[in-house]
Amino acid sequence: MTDPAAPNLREIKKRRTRAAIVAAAMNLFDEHGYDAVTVAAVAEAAEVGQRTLYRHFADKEDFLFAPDDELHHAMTRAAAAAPDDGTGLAVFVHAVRAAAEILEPQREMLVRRARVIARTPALQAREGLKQAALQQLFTDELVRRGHPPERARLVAGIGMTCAGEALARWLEDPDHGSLDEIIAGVEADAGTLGTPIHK
Amino acid sequence: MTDPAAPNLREIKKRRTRAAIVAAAMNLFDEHGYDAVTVAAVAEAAEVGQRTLYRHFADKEDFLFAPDDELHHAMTRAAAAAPDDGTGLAVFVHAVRAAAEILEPQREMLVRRARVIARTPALQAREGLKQAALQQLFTDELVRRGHPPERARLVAGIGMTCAGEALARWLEDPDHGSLDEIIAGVEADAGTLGTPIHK
DNA sequence: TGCCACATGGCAAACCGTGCCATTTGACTG
DNA sequence: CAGTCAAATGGCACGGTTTGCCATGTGGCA
Repeated sequence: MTDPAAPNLREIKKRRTRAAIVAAAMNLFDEHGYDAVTVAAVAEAAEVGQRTLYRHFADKEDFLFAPDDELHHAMTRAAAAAPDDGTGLAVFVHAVRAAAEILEPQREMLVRRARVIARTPALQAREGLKQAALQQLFTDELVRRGHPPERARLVAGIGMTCAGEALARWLEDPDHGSLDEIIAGVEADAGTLGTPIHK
Repeated sequence: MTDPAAPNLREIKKRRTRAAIVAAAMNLFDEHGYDAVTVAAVAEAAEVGQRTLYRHFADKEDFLFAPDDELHHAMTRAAAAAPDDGTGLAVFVHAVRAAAEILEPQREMLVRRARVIARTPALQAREGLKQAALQQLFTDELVRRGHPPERARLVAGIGMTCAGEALARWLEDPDHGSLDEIIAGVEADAGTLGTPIHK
């Protein structure tokens, strides 16, 4: 295993290559659209061989999605570390906080990324897959805390929806309120689900 | 436009070809796994030219997913026709009923299909895309009924989760109860979200 | 310095999907 | 019934992604 805590010259170069690929892909995708950019173009822009792309990333889509692994792990840890409030809701709130902490300093990049994804069905599909994995993770965490599996699945699904909605509202609003306010808003909306709307 | 209500000899042959492709793909995918089956193999098994596959379906994945279009339209109609109960919940119940009505007589095929999808990440991604489209549809329907857009998005997400859970429970249980019982069960579980679990 | 492991790059091949063109076959008219 | 037209099909070649294999170079370490 390559130890990430041992910044060899080798490791440094490796990361530089990775970063170059991600940056090149990001720029090209944003400018010309995902489908219009060939992997050959990415390779040239990143100044690496075409074959090297596939040594760092599983496929073309991964140029955009691989960086999310860190996020996934952070949310996993946060979910596992959340206090046991009996309802399981704390799991989601903690995960959202952890996610926001990582996403906050990258808002600008995330907006570009979201733009690319929004214009490309194949990428939306991949995004959904990522969310499904996350939801499975929450389901397992809830089961581990004693929820019956079927209920865990349902709670995880609804929790994911609320968490996603919270992050969406937080990211899309230019001058957003604090994350806590947004979470409270989502909770409030979710609490009124069965009641008639009074616009 | 080809009128589906005019079963020409041409139209009949066309449908026969379509069905042959779907059946051939289904069998091959189920036996060897999606990735291990080439489109050439499907073409040979269906006794059509490889080029013809792409005149009936957008891509390899569509051999499995195109049949869902009917389901999508039925759910759309049912959602639009649902009575306005003020909360929007009727929209989901009606859509689930319509879906169940179509899926019921195909349970056996659906199980095989689910097996194939479960073993293939690419197909899971596509499945997610389909659900996202459905969710967007619910969101629009709720907005049309006067819900504020943000709340509509959240309600649609949660409703989709519950509807999906209901259909999942209904399909996976060999000797399932009535659909109404299952829907009631999901509603009950959803209603206890904020309360601690008492296993 | 010299050896070894690892990262890279090039090449060829398999597979998916599409544009183009020729051929077949059903539909419709007089 | 024959002739014409449109639709469906099939073959071919090409561009694009992804993988296996092998050769080359570069850093790590004794």
